[in-house]
Amino acid sequence: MDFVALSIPKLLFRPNAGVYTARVRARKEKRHVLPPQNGPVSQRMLADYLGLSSATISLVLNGSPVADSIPQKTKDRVFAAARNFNYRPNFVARSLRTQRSYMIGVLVPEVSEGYASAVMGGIEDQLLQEGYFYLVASHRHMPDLIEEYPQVLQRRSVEGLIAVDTPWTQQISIPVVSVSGRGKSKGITQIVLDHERAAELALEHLYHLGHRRVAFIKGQSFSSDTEIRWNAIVKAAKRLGLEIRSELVVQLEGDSPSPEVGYGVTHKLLATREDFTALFAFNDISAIGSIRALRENGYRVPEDVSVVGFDDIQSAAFQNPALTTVRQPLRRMGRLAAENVLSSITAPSAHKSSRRIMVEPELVVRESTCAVSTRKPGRSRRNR
Amino acid sequence: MDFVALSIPKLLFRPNAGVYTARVRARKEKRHVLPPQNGPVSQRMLADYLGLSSATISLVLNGSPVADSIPQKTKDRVFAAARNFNYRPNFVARSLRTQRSYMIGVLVPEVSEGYASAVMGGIEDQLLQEGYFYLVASHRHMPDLIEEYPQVLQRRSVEGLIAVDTPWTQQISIPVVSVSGRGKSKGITQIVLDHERAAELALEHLYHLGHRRVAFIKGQSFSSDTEIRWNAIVKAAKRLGLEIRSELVVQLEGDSPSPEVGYGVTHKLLATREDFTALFAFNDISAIGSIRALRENGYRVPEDVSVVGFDDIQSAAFQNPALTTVRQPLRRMGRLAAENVLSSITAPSAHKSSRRIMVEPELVVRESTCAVSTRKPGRSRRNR
DNA sequence: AGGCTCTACTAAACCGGTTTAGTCAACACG
DNA sequence: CGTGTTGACTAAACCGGTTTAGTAGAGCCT
Repeated sequence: MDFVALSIPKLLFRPNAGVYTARVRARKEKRHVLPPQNGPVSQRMLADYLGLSSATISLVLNGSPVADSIPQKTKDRVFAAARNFNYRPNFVARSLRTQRSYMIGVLVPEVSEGYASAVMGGIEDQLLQEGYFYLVASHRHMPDLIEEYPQVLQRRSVEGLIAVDTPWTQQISIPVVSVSGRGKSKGITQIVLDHERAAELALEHLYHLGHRRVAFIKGQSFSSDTEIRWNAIVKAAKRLGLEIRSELVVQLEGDSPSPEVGYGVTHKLLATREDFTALFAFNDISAIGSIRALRENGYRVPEDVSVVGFDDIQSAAFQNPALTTVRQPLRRMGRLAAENVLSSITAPSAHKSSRRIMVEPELVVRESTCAVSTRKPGRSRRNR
Repeated sequence: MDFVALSIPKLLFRPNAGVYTARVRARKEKRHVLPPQNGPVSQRMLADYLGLSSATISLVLNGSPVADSIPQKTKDRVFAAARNFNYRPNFVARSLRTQRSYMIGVLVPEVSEGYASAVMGGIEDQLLQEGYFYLVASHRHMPDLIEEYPQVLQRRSVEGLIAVDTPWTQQISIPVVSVSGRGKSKGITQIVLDHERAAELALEHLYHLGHRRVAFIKGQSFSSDTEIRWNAIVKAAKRLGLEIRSELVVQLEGDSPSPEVGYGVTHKLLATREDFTALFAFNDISAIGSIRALRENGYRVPEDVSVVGFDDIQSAAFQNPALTTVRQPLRRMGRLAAENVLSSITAPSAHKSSRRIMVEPELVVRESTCAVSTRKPGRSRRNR
C-alpha cells in the first residue's frame, strides 16, 4: 500500500510521462514516421519507423540467439531500414553497456623515435585487424609520467596496455604486455629479444674475423635493454674466450635520440689511446655517431676499426659504409605484443602468470665490419 | 484517466521497483554503508555512503554553479569521500551524456615512417597537454582505407580528424585539419609548408654555388606533396633563370620507404649520360639512395655532384657526407594541426571556412653541397 | 495562518544502446 | 474446456554519469 503511495507521485512528477505510451500507440497504429533529419540515426528512430521496439532492432542486428524466433521477414525489414537510413550504433553507448571499449593503451618513450614507431607499426597491424584501436602516450622517460599514464589510460577505459621500452613496476587490473621493458612485476607478459643470442651473433662474427680487442658502448642507464644486453655480452665473451677490458667500455649518456651521444662517447674512448680493432655499439644510432668520430680521428671503417650496430633501423642499410648490425624484429615484436594483450583480454584465465616470449635476432652483415687487417700495426703506429 | 490506466501497469511490472525506495530510506536513516569492495567505486556508491544523491556528488565534484547553494561542509564531505575511496568518474558514461569523447582521429600513410611519426610527435605534445587522446589509423595509401577510416574513426566518436600526407576528398561533419595533404574539399584547414620558399632556398643555394645543370628527383605520384613542390621548383627556377632540362628530371616510383627508390632512379638518370653538377632530391631518403648510386658510378659527393635533400630527417645530419637539406618543421606542423582541430572543436563558429596555414622551411647547409669545382671538366672526361 | 524567499538538496530524464524476464495471442493436446 | 507450448515480440532494467526542474523545510513577514 505505501508502495503505491510512494510510487504514484513519481508518475505525477514525470516531466514527459506519456510520450512513450504515445509512441506505443503510434506503433500500434502502424504509423511509420520518417525520422526527422537531424544528426545520426538512432536505434530508437529505426524502431519508431518500423513499428518495433528498440530491443528487437538490437537483437536482430546483433544476430542474438534470442532473435531466433523472429521471422526472416521481420529481420529483413530491420536490415533494410538500417541500411537505408545508414544506421550506425553509437559506440559510446554500446561501450557503456557492454563494458568493452575495444581500445588498448600504448606507452612509449617517444612516438617520433624510430624504435617505438617501428614497434607501433606492428601493434597497429594486429590491433586494427581485430577491430581494436589504441591510445598512445609518450612519457619521455619521466618517472612521474610513467607512473601516471597507465592510470589515465585505464580511466579512459582501455582494455589492456602495451608498454614499449618502459620500466614497469605497477600492479594494474588490466592485462599488460611489455616490449623489451625491465619487467619486475609479476603477471605481465614480456616480449623480449633473445639477447644472449644477439650478443653471441655479434661477438662470434667479430671473433671469426680475427678481432680480439673489442670496445663496447653500453646503453644509457634509463634504457631498459642496457643491463640485460650487457650481461649477455659478458656471457658470450666469456664463452668465446674474448677478454672484455674495462678501459674499452664506455656508456651512453643523455636522452638525445641523435647519433650525437655515440659521437661524444667515442671521442672519449679514443682519448684514452687504448687500442682496439672493433667496436660493438649499443644501437645503430650510436654506431653512426661512432663511425663519424672514428673517421675524424683518422681511422677508416671497417679497415681500421670494424663497427657493429644494433636494431637495424631503416637508415642502417644506407649509411656509408652500410652498417653491420644485429636486427631486432621490431615490427614482429609489436605484433606479438598486440596478439598477446588481445588473447589475455578475450581469455583472461589463460596467460595470467608472467610469460616471456623470446624473439630471435638476426645478424645483418654489411660493410662496416671486415677481417682484422694484416697491416693493423700501421694503424696503431699512426695513432701513437 | 486513461493516462492512469495506462501507466499503473508499468508500476506493477517493474522487476525491482522498490529498491530505490529502500535506498532512500537507508539514506534517511543515515546508514552510511561502506561500499562492498568490488571493482571501481561508482558515484552511486559514494552517494549511498554519504547519504546524499548521486546528483549532488556530480554537481559538487564538477564545481557546477548549481552547487553554489550547497554549504562548504557538505562539499568537503564529498571531496573527502571521493579522495578516500579513490573515486574516478567513468569516462564512457560521461562521454555518453555530454557527447564529448576528448579524442581525435589521426590518419597517416604509415606510423613507422619518419615523416608521419615526426608529425605525430607534435600532435601528441599538443593534444595530451589539452587532455585529449588520439586514435591512429594507417592507410598505406590504399584508396579504400582512405575512404573507410574516417568513417570508422567518426563512429568511434572522435571529435576531429587530422590527416597527415593524405589526399582528402570527403565531406565530414567533424573538423578536419590536413598536414601537407592535397586538399580539394572546402571547409578543412590545411597546414602546409611554404613550398615556393623551400624551392627558392634550395635552388638559390645551388645557383650561388655556380650550379647550372641541376637534376631533379620528383616524388611518387601518390605523395601529396609531389605536385605542389614541383610547381614551386619550376617557378623558382624560372625566377633564377635556371633551365630545367627534362632529361634531368626523374620520378620516384614504388611505395618503399627505403632509400632504394632513390638509388634505382639515380642509376637510371646516370644511364642517360646527361651531364649535371647538382641534384635536388624529393626527400632525404631518396637523396641518401642517390648518393650511393652516384658513388658507385665514380662520382664524388659533393666534389663532382652536389646533392640537396628535403625534410631533414634524423639521420640526415649523420650521413657521410652530412646532408644539405631543406628542413620541414614537422613537429611544429603537427602541433599546429592539433591546435587547430582543438580550436575548431571548442569554437565551431570560427575557422569554418578553408584556411591554409603556411610554415616556413629552413635550409640546412651541411656537407653534401659545394661550389662547382674548377676541375669539373675532369669529372666529365672521366664520365664519358 | 498564509504566503514568500531561501537554502539545500533530490527525482528522474537523458545519453543510446544491450539484455533479461516477461507478455500475449494462437494453437495443440488431453 | 483448461492447460501447455510456442512464436513473436516488448517492457524496462541497466551501464554510470550529467542536468533540469522541482521539492521540502526553515525563517521571515504581514
